[in-house]
Amino acid sequence: MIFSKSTEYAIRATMFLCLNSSGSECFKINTIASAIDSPPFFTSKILQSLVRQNIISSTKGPKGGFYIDKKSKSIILYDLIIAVEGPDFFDKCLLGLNKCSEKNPCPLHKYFKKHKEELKLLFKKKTISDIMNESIKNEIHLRL
Amino acid sequence: MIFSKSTEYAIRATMFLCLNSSGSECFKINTIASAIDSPPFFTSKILQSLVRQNIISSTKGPKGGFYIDKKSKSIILYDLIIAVEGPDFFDKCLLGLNKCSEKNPCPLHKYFKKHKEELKLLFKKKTISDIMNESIKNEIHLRL
DNA sequence: AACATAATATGATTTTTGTCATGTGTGTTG
DNA sequence: CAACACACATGACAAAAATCATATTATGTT
Repeated sequence: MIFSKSTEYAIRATMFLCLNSSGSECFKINTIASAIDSPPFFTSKILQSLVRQNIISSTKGPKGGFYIDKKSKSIILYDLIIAVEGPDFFDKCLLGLNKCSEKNPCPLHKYFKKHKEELKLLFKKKTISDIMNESIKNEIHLRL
Repeated sequence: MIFSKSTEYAIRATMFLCLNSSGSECFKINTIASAIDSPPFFTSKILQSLVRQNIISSTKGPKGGFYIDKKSKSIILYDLIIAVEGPDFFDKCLLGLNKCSEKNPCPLHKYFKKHKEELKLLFKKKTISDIMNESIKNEIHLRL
């Protein structure tokens, strides 16, 4: 529910990088993909998009791969999600109505409004590294 | 976000029936589809599945169509959603991990847990007719 | 019997997900 | 420096799933 496969892989891969890349070591796509149990070529395409959007980084050649620098570790989940799903992801109507709004609400609008705001807040409050730090280090599951 | 097109159409169509079918009058699929602005053939396929699951009813022949009887108007949103999306819809992991659980949590598990329960509660609390009754009658939007 | 409409099956289209081949830059090695 | 290997970058392609459309069948009404 909620997220597409693309977003799931994007978050899990970014978390993996945040956990493991201390300094500027690189991780090649096969390492990442097997660590998070995702299809490698598809995952690499998603990560390349994140690189273009300056969320993670990459270098070519031997010893190359993907990495995340210290600054980007403090990216909030919200921005990562938006980077994959598009800017209006969190503003869509539950029932798929284009013009659903306060003035023109769908029947579920008033019930869902609060929850939507809280969800937005949840994803805006936490950075990737927050989540990694608050998790129990040797028990972080990114696969299975 | 959250729901598939199928579920969006299912909810909107059921709401339409709940609003308009007083007694046992039928509405043919074209009437319903244009009332909620959905592709008629696709919508009919979804409604047929709801009929098989005893959520709405239908009759064939002239003067036939889909309708909802008084009893089914009090179906809760949760059951309607489950009928389309499948029984484990509300229990899926945010990051797509199959074995994500209290004992084996993904990094987002503890943060999302509360919100997921609240969402479940929201959809379990309200029946379709509740929502229709609590809405402002002449301002219920099921299209656009 | 004729007709209208849901039910069903099937097919087309679009989106999402996943794979492959080739190009391009980078570092290593002789 | 040149050749090579390595790994990302890119775009074409393929498979699967979701979405949408059509045709045929079955059934109830008149």
